[in-house]
Amino acid sequence: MPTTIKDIASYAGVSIGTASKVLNNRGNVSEDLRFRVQAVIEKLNYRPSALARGMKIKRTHTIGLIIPKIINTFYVKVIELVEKEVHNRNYTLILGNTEEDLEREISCLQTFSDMRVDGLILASAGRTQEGRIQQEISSYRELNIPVVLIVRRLPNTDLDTIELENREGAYQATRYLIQNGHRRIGMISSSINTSAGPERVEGYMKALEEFRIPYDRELVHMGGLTLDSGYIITNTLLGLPNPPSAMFVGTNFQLLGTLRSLKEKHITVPEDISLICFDDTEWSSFADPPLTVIEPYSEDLCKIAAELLFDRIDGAYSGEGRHRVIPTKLVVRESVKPIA
Amino acid sequence: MPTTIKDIASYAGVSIGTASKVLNNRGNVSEDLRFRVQAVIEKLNYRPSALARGMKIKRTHTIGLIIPKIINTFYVKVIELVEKEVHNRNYTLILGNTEEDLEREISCLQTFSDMRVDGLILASAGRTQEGRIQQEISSYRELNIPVVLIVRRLPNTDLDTIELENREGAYQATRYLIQNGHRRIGMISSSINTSAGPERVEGYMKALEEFRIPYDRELVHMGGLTLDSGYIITNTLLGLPNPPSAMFVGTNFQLLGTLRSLKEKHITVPEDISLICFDDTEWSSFADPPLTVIEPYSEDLCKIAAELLFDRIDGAYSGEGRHRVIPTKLVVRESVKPIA
DNA sequence: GCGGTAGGGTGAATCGTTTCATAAATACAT
DNA sequence: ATGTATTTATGAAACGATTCACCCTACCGC
Repeated sequence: MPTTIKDIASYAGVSIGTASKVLNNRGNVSEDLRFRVQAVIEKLNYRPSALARGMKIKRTHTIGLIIPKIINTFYVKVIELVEKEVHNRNYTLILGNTEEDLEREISCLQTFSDMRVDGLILASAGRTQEGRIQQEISSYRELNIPVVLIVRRLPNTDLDTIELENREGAYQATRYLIQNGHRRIGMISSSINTSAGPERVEGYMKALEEFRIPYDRELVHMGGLTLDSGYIITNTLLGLPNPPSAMFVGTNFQLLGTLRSLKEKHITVPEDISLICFDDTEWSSFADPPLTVIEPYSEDLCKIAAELLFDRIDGAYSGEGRHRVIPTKLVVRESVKPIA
Repeated sequence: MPTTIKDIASYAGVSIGTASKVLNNRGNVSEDLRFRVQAVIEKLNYRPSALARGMKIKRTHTIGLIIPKIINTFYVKVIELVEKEVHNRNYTLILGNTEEDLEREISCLQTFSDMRVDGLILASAGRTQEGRIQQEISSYRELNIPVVLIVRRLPNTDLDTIELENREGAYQATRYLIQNGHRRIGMISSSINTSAGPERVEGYMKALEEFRIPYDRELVHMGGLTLDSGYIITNTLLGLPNPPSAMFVGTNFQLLGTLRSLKEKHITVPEDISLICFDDTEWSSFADPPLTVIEPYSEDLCKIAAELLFDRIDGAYSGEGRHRVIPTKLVVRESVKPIA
């Protein structure tokens, strides 16, 4: 049986209340006793139960983080950075990976609120129309647990939200391709169920319009954040009677699918087709060829997410939902080639 | 205030005990009451507090996972796979990333036991000589929380342990390089503080001996699991008066450092130097050139880890520490070139 | 009609903390 | 000495669940 505070108390010959006081360094307790109790605590290697404490003080010092797809390097970075922020503040991270599955997302949401996390950072996988996510989120409001949304918006809520500059990023990418002479530009975006997907398409279209290039809907596809998804969409794009000369791919795992498809068909980048990807990863520079990308400032994203969240946890802010947008930047490497 | 079982009871006009019975589908409750209480539960959108329940039944349905460096794709896979196993069994994963920092590892260990996780999967970052990890682990024994070690051993413990076939893998890699004519083979291994580092060096040396190639200690280095570490070590290897014609790199993030170093010096793979890496990742195939690697069977690793752990949690096994070894396989791609 | 049994329900104890009202002891001023 | 603060320590209540001993009511067979 684990050592409890009762053991400490009886072993040190004091009341439970006193033991608790020295544990938490609070209240008036004589040097003498404090010392004695402290000694017993160390001797018995006692550590208070987080469950019992959490139940009583209604704080668990835990933060939930839910992401849609861990294999995506973007989210790995998010995990790393968020964990760092959380850890720095002496909280513990609880991770949920939903594999873009709505049921899993809901189950995570429930479990985390059952566990009484002190805050939640949510990168929802989408399918937000159905309102089931919103419904779960409402328990968080009831429980007074702050929620910060990252990367994805959630309609019909008033939550703190941090998004990437999707429209602008896609615009930059597309414009860069156009300026390099490309007219038929394939696009693989993330699922229509999320806010990011349509926004990026908007940026894409804005660039087209600016250069008076007609929009061909056959060139634009949305898919899951998977290698397979990228692979399949690339195949169909290449199968078009008039295939694109350049592609803008939404996430790096879709990009791997694209690369696989190209490789199979012995289509080389950038000679035969130009490529640009949203998302950066350490591997991009060492790919063949080094990839030109739109890089989001993930550190800022996570740092701000943590700030907004802990502001609310600490009671420093309690107003309506705040909204931040994280810029992106074009990193030119070698996967785009000018054409006539 | 959150809804409690007391609310349910009073609202449904039954005792708390009865409410609890229908919550847990246990005991004798008339259809009538069960229905009534169920209705109230749904109406009030009630969910029992995991804290209170955990405290009482001494089960939290949580599993802790501690890894040394999340940015390493190998561990990303581990997280993904372990989370899957854990989720399938209706448990929740609690993640700790230690960035190879002993203090952080200890702090995770403590927090997780404070939280009364039902089990722990630990990929320790090493520095195990000091015995501080072992000391923390001993609280787990006292609390009766099973622990499974993965990838790293922990001396002076009797824990279930799952390791990679480090020696054999390194041997395969080295032999392959030798068979391709290489005689001076640089090696970047993981830290000496872990079991994996020395084992891989052993495999390396075994191959050398077999082919009667003298061992040059200048060629063998151990470092952290970081890009920088790989970069620095590669620089010194290349600075040798008689630099290696091939390199065997321990992890894929170190490999990125190696690639950066080579790129800076305009040394091309495999023409100028051959490369082989322990660890596989989806990116390896699309690197320039596609990388020949030693691939560990990560899925098996995680599945077995979960099995061993849950065996103990479910009480199906309670004997002494079991020991499993996960095989590796050589995947030949294009980063190794035969030389005269 | 009586004892036994089974089903259905209750209330209190308990898990391991924190907190708060209160009591005891000490200090200080008058 | 007396009375008033102040410090120090205690005990019990509370957090939100589960569990268990027990009670009540039918029902059954004899």
